[in-house]
Amino acid sequence: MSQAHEKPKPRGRPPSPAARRKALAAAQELLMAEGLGRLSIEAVANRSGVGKPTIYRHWANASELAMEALMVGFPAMGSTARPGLEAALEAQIATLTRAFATTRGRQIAMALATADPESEFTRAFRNRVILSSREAGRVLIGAAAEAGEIAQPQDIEVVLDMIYAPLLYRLLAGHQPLDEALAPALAAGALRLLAPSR
Amino acid sequence: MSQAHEKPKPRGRPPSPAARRKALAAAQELLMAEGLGRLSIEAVANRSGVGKPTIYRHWANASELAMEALMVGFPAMGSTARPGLEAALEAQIATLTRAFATTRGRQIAMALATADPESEFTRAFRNRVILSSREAGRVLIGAAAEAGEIAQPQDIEVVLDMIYAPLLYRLLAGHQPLDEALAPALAAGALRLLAPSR
Amino acid sequence: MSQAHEKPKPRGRPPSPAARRKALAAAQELLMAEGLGRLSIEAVANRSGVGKPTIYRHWANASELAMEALMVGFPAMGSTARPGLEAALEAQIATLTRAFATTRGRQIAMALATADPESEFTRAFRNRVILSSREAGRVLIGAAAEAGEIAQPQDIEVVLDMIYAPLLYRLLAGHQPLDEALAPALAAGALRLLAPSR
Amino acid sequence: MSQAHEKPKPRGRPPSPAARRKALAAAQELLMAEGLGRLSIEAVANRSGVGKPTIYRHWANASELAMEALMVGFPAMGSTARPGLEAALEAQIATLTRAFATTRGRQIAMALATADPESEFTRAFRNRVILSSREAGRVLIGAAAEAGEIAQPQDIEVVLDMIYAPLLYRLLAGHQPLDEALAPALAAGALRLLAPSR
DNA sequence: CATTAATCGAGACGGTACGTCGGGTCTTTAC
DNA sequence: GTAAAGACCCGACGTACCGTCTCGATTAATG
Repeated sequence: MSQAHEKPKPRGRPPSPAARRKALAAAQELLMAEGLGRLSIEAVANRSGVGKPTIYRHWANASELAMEALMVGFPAMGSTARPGLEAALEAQIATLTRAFATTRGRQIAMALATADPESEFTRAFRNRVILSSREAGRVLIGAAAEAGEIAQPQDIEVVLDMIYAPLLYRLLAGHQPLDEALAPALAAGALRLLAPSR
Repeated sequence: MSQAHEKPKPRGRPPSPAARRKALAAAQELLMAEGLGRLSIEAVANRSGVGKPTIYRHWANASELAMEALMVGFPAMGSTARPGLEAALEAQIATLTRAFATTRGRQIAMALATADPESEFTRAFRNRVILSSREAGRVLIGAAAEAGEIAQPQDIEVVLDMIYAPLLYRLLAGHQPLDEALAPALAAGALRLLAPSR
Repeated sequence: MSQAHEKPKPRGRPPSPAARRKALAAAQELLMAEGLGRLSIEAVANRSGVGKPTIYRHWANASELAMEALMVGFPAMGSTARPGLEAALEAQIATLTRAFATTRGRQIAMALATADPESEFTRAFRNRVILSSREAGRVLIGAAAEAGEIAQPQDIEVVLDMIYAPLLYRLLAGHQPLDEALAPALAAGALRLLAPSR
Repeated sequence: MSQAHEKPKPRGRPPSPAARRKALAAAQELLMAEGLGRLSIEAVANRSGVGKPTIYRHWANASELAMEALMVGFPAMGSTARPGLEAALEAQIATLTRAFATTRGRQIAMALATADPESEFTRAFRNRVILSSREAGRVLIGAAAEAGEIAQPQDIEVVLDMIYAPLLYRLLAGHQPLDEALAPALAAGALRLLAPSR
């Protein structure tokens, strides 16, 4: 019968989802306990009981494994349905600030900076942890413009950068805290940027 | 009175400036040729002819050495005396953009993210390559407010972050280029932020 | 019952005999060319192409590696079947003298003195290169006593020491040569020691 | 003739005997506390407060310093005036045995084996700690022969070796203890070696 | 008594080697 | 035929000492 054999008939032992899961769990524990710098494939293999070659079958290097571990549990940027652009932005940025103002926040920044910028995996990571908030912001602003709350901005990309960049900036430069005062200030700034010109 | 015997009179052979210089030069060459990830103390020692222990006498680890090498030749943020706040900001940001839109730019971001955030050395590095531009901006804005060109802003810290953060953000997230269009757009955005409220 | 499942069936890749062999060969070459003092693990790794960690998996330190290299090719003290105790002893001591009167002889003495005296490896080395001749002598003397050629000596341990110790002594003290005249003189001395009391 | 101005009139500050003394004392303490393997010039300099270059002015390397430290306090082989050759030999060997049956004994053997055999310093060390006993034995035997107690032996060098070598041999091979039973047994053996032939 | 010269301590220098960690690959046995 | 276990080669780590070399500070004999 020829309707089948499209699938090349996987022979032998199938890849174990358990191994992947255990390695990932061990990676997360190590991130908590030791930090990103100590997250070696070796250490994950030892802690998880998963063999090193198996880990390499799932991730190309320690950086990818770290990125995947860091993504797990990171807040997805769903639209925080709040009335009014400023309030909506503020709520979203506040969530983001809380997520970044942790050890994990620094680790995300470090992973981002360290990772091969060309890799597909890195691209996915950036989209997930950095750019998704920016896209959510774009939706909010689009809706507000649609509703006539604000004018359609010309330089939307730069506006989005100005709103969302300060988080990463403060995280890396450390000159100012990532605290609760930041979200309302950024939301207010956003409104000024988007205000109709006089 | 404190005019005397503050220095404890250094005994023994003084550290050789030549060794420091040679190691630093080799580090810079390696950064160019191989990238930050390949900058090992071992490689610097081999290339420079300086002994490994000597290198460790000057820098605590490869990260510090890399930061010092990356700082050399980085543009100092002197006041770009241009008439008008917007033009001055634009000129400064353009300089900064050119400095970051290179391999060295990524390396700086990577070094910043990787370095021990508590270290004194890291603090100096952050001040030099990230925050000095921010401080220059603060001066420009202060002068413009003094001159009555703009109102004295309330949230100056957040304003500064919104102006200078996008550079690092684009560098790390890679969603938009670090090109010549960025500086005028950011300068224009800054002006909107600083415009007197209606 | 001890007939079965004593071996726990080793899993994983077995140690490569080739690596062990190559390291040992390089060690021997270095002993010849440079001397015991220059036999570093580093040098063996470089010359043999075997990784340092692999060498450490096989030998605890440079001293053990040196001892094993020195043992290879050292003459085993088989019974030199010659008629007459004196002739047999003389033949055996002559062989031994030739073996020690070389660069390797000094290296053996040095290794012996330097090695951790408690280590199991050291014990094996001592048995192989120093004490095996002594035991061969014990057999010769026992046979001669059996045959009535000599009386059964009381202080056999001290007698054996007096016969075999001078080799090492001359090697280390260097006051007299390790030459062909030594073997007959020691054999004659042994006979006097073993002669029936008057 | 030139009986004067042989000394080139040492100008400047003369070498300080105190520095030499302090370094030697520190070396001995380190030998006791840490062992010969840990006796580094560095450690001696730190412990004694004497500068490294000063130490190198007095000894060519760590080995020489160790040898000098090991010589201090080692029993000089004066003639142990006891009536009868056997008793005299036994007394002398017993003293020697006690001196070698210590940690210092092993260290002496190790230093002897490790040291450059050609160096003048090594020669002096060997004479002092190894060969002086042998020479004392030669004197005792000569006197006994003179007194008619024994015959003048032909192979006096080999006889001396057979008497004194077992100490070093047991020390290095470790197959038999260096205990009080050894001295009388060796003295008795010596007598058999020296007995007039039948 | 000032000069002068060698030694002193301290400590940095270029090196070699240490013993360990981790990387990524490869080879075995077990499931 | 994949999984685990684990050895392989390799590169780098950070440290200990090596023996040499400046340094500023002492210390005697010389002038």
